[in-house]
Amino acid sequence: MPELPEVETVRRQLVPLVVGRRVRAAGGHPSAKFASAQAAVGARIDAVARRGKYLLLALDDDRELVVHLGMTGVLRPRPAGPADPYVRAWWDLGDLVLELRDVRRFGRVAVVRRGDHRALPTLAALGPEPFDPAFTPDGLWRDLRASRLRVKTQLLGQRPVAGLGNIYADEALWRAHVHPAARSISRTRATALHGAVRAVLAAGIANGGTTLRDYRRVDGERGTNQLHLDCYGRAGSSCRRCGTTLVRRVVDGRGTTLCPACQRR
DNA sequence: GGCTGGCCCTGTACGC
DNA sequence: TGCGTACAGGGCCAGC
Repeated sequence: MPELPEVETVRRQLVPLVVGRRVRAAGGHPSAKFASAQAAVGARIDAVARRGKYLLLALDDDRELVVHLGMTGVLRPRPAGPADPYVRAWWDLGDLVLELRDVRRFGRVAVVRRGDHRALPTLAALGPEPFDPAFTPDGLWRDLRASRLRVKTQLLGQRPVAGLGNIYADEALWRAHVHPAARSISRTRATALHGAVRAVLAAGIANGGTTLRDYRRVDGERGTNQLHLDCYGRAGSSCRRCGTTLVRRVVDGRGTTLCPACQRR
């Protein structure tokens, strides 16, 4: 599923394809999640930014096109061949058609006034970017202490830091020796988690994202970070740190892999 | 205001 | 072989 490294990889590949091009026509699936794709018609794309897992395409009329890839969303130039029934939105940019293919329809498209994210509550309340100086060990510790939610649930909620999903949350928690279901965390562990979040996301970006099933880069290639995962999806295998067998648990409804020896509560 | 649980959505895996 | 069911999970929302 696209998390920050995957979305950042997509963003970097989108820039040379779409910046400076004008939306000549557009269309979307009739559901409210995608229908507003058409609202971008007539505008020129001036920049492609990212906030957490959201892509923000700045338009020249003081608006922006917001795209969330959900779980199975892929942005790509329209390939030759028969029509694809899973395309949920498309934008004709003149010499290419950019399309959003999203089998499960967990993605979303919106056109809003630039910076006005009231229609997207999670985006509006997003925590700091992980590589921004505003994301600090002490700030993370204070945020996590302020809630009694389980640590992993807080991370997935995007408030302590933006961009983590199930894969990188499991990886960071494993790396920092933090139990995903813990409801409190020491300052030392929070500091370790801060470093782990940055490390796993940086590795994900460097490897072009994690492709387990659906995720593809804009150029259609798979990411390679799945070859470097230490924890996520490795239940039943040995912990690379201590040799204990990794286990799968459900934490607040999310499948979770952890090491019962390294990540004690 | 914080938290919980259910819903959306569809392909895949698995059991019978 | 074919059918039914469970599962995957990010974000939103109703209800407590």
